[in-house]
Amino acid sequence: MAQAQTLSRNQQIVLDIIEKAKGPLKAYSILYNVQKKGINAPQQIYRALDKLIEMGKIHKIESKNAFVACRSSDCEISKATAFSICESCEKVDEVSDAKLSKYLSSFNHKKGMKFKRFNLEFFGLCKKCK
Amino acid sequence: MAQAQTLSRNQQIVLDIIEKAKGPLKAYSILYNVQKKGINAPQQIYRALDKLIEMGKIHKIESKNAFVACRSSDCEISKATAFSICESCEKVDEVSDAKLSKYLSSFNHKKGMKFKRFNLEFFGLCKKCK
DNA sequence: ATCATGGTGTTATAATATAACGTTTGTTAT
DNA sequence: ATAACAAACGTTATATTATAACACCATGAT
Ligand SMILES: [Zn+2]
Ligand SMILES: [Zn+2]
Ligand SMILES: [Zn+2]
Ligand SMILES: [Zn+2]
Repeated sequence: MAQAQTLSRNQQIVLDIIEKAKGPLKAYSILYNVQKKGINAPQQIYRALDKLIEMGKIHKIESKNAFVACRSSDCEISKATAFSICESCEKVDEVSDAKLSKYLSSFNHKKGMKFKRFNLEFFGLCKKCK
Repeated sequence: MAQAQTLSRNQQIVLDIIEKAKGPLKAYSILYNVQKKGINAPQQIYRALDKLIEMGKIHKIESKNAFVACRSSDCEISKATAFSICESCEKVDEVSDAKLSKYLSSFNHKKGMKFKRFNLEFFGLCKKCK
């Protein structure tokens, strides 16, 4: 629930370019790519990115400071995300595995912490590169 | 195999301060804390951090751009790391759970990717904060 | 109409990280 | 011991990533 579903102009522009991309995009690379559309400042990009993440439309790949479109449906509003990252060609795929997601969602720390969210990044070589 | 086990002066200084810290430290905060010891430039910190990570003495918390000392033995040379992160007080704990580690280490992507390494970050409220 | 909310545009600046260069130190091989 | 090599060092400069702050505008609710 809760997401307005209707994107603002800037949000739509940023989402479009991330969705069209073959791999993760960095904030400033997005910026350079949308300057023709009248977006001139980092703030405009970061604001759109923040909202898109909130909505679950995109995810941040933390180890790369880069952003990908969500291709899954299991990661409800970015509460449970997993990615595979090729260390050679930089390819990133969203790992969508119900068992894994369930396993991690129900994992609880011995120390008594109850988790709301997790992010998992796998590193290795993709099919092509190995 | 392979790690020299013997730390250089700068590496030792940086490791000491990270080990003494109660929580994750940022690179520049480390820098400010060691200027009295004659370390003046970010490069010196980042070089030490890189080596310490390679050796498995510390880990980077990617979502916070901060560094913690390794408190575990299961994460052999940082190939398999997991952390719990409190979103309120910023407390970070290394999650050391043999089952979890085994499960993830043997996880393979359907797409044919074989993983070498993973990093997992859980978010929630710690015992104190919940 | 006034208020609150959320989005926009802009300027400036903070925070994080790396490049490049030459020097020094420690280890290994002859 | 000394030459050769690798690793660590110190330094200056710069690149990259991200946020602060402020004024403006549109929408919808009271
Ligand atoms: Zn997703
Ligand atoms: Zn690849
Ligand atoms: Zn560890
Ligand atoms: Zn807490």
